[in-house]
Amino acid sequence: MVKKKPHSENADGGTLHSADDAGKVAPVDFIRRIVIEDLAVGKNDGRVHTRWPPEPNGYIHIGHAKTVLLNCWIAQEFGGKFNLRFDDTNPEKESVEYVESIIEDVRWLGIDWEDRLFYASDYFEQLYQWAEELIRSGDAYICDLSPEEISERRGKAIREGDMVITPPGKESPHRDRSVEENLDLFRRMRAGEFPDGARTLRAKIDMTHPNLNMRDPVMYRILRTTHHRTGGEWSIYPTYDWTHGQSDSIEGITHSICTLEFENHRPLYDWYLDRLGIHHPQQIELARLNLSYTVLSKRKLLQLVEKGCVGNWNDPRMPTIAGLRRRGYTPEAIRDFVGRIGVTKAESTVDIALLEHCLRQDLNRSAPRVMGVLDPLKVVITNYPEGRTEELDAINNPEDERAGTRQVPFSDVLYIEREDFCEDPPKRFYRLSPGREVRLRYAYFITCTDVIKDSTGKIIELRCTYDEATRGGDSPDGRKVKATLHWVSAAHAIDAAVRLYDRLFTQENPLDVAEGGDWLDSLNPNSLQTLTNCKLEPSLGGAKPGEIYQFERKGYFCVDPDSKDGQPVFNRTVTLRDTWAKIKQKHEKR
RNA sequence: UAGGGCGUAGCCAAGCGGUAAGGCAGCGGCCUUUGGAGCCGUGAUCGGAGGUUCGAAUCCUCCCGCCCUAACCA
Repeated sequence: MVKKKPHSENADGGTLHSADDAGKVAPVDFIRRIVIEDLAVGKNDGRVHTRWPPEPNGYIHIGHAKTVLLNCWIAQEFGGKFNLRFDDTNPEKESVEYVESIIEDVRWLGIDWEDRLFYASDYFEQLYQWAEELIRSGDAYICDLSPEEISERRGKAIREGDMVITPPGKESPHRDRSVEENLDLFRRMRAGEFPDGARTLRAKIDMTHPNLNMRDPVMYRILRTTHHRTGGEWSIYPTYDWTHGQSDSIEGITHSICTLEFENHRPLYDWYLDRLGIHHPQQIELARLNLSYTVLSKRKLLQLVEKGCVGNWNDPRMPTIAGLRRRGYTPEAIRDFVGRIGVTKAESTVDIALLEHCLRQDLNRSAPRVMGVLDPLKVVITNYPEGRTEELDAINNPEDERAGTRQVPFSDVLYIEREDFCEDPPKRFYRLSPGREVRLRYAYFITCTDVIKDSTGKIIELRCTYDEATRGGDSPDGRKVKATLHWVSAAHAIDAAVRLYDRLFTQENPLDVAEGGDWLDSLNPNSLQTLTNCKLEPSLGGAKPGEIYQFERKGYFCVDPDSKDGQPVFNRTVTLRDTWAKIKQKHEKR
């Protein structure tokens, strides 16, 4: 029996529901439904034990976040356990760098595996013993065929005109070796007597099976490579199929959740466990996450890194957890996102706008507000006493009273955003323009009196007057202004570099390429724009890497680790919703 | 082609025979010392065709489309 009863039958319809953090009632997905039903019939003695099995062959991305979190949450919700296990059976592609990054990223997502961090390589000896067992029972044999020959005989697809034919498989000529010979050869494979690829251990199943995975799959290959954990101990390595189910079994996993592409492997997963007669977890497959305007495949992400399209795995444009973190994404936002996208078997591509929505929602309530001018335009307040400075009160976070207030210095020379001024304003532009009055946030109403240009006609300075009576930003006479601008006092400003990031691809589905094209063709050439002359309010002087601020009216910005003392570098995490940009865009299209 | 899956609004996704939840995006409006946030309003007959039924997105049949596998990768 389960102590807690987080899921219950709905009184009116029999629909299963679960309560989330906010106490709202959320429908239960098909996986949780299976778990609930298993619990109801007393399967696994009422235990729920999940695991997440990454291969350490790259950095994990937001798609992985979906499956780790799902596994972790299911364990939590049903009072079960969750393991983190590295599926490290291919030493050629794996490394400790990847192991370490994955551990860091999974932990950052807020996942706790307690003391259950495992490696498939922990089970190599047991796996080997089980392999000998299958040899003895006549269920496995040593095959001397080359990869090409094996593929050929397994029933490689053949093209006949427009038709693709999958012929039945042909048995290996080595299929009927004696147990003794098989055992001898297998031991010599282990001892390193044969060159890489010379032989394999294969399961003896059925070469005519309609599921190609059941046509005598390879269990072991000779690979005399150093493994990041077992070093030179092994000359043979088990394949994924031979490793995965048994690793689950050893750990007492009850529900082995994986992505759809492994659905075809399930019969084999079951076959091995049944032959061995050991604890048999249930494999359940769900659709992997796809996100618009990006790619979620370690292989593709590796290419972006290797070809120099991005700085590294943790480039803020990457959908990797490390990249998102550096960009300024929070674990909360990612968890919220994962909780919203659902769990199904339907192939889907989630709009990246939903991820950004989750981010904004989290940052809106947590990020302190500051003022920063990205593209400064000098403003001189002609009627403000030269050399005078006053401190004005500013609210740190209107969404959170506890965040308090701070003081911002004001003086006669300021910077405002260049795009907040327009000499000849179009219809719905209601920021500053000649003769017009606007509010400087938390400061005064100002009116533009003069526009000063250089010899090329470029505006280099504005002259304005201020209304002393509007200190703090309200006019005693009740007159209104249509716009409020952010600003920074020139004498007090600190200089900063700001990196403006945009989506990495211009195409909604980068993998949808035209004939003769390449998926890299839709890389966004403007995915990174660096500004070096930004002016920030002085309170940002001590900002530390990783901190996230809202630059009022501009967006959220995260301090990059590249920052040096007195030379902060900010990454734009995401812009604020910008209705003016939409209006402008519509006008320009006309 | 074989085998395995999937198909509910632009994008996710509830629904499990009783007459289409919710979120994101979009659009319109209210409010506003961030054109931010917030608030209100706004869209579908369920891939198609038949059938069963008083009644079907939900059951049956056929058809169509998309995805996966055809690695000594995972």
